[in-house]
Amino acid sequence: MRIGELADRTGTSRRLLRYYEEQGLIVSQRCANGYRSYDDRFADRVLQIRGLLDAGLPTRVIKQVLPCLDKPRAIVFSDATPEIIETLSQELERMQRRIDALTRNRDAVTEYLDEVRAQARPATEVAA
Amino acid sequence: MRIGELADRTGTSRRLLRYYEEQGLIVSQRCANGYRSYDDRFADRVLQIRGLLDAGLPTRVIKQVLPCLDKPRAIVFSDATPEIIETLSQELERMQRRIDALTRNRDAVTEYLDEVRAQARPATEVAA
DNA sequence: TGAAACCTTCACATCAGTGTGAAGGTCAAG
DNA sequence: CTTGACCTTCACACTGATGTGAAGGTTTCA
Repeated sequence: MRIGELADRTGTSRRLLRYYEEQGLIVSQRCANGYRSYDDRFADRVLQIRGLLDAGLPTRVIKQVLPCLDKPRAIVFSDATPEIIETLSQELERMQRRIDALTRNRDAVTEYLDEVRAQARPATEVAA
Repeated sequence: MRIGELADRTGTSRRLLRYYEEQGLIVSQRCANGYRSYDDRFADRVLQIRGLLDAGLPTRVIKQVLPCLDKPRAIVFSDATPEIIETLSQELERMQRRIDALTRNRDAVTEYLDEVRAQARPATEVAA
């Protein structure tokens, strides 16, 4: 698959796909003519990257996190330097804090919306 | 409390406090000499803002979300225009997606770290 | 053969959240 | 009265994620 198809499949601009490659988040094969060529499983990978980015992780961190997440573990033992482990632990904490903040605020917004709706409806249901 | 103290209490630079004010996230009283003056409860507010920013919400959205989160509801009915409600609903979805992505990846990282540690320890415990 | 639709690299632009620092006002303490 | 530690506004700089578009190569199809 070439870059255009990957872009279409993932809803990601070509520009960004090249950017992710530049940042070391994905790699590409090259055809004889220089065109990038991607394996099918890259669609998921790109989506995962988007999710992590949207979740607030910078590409620098994603680059370290990603290889640990591939399901058929390729690098459990090999590349797991103490530094990587340390970075990952820290990042885990930050993710947890983000989750907490998001959850708290999601709940608050939900509650608010519920109140507003509960207050809008009865007025028409009961009074009508 | 003046800006310096608020900055110290919240671990936020003065620059950013002014920026948040500029973006309409906080307001300040002014002393006779022009210095900003803050109520004690602003510390929490700033922390909440930091949390939301870190969670990926832009100031534009935070500005809309924040007033709905104040606990003694000041604006349940009054300012709840349909547009605000709509924005909030959408933002709620985005927050949920972020939470999901973060949770998924947190779990994956946790699992990875567990595996690495489980593989590092027995080697020394059992073999020793 | 030439147009359309891909692709390449490169460079400059934008936006938000920040930092940094200049130029200057205020106030308390020596 | 001066010094130091605050404060003010303003403006420019940076970073990271993105858009845009130029200048040019490749492939396909009429």
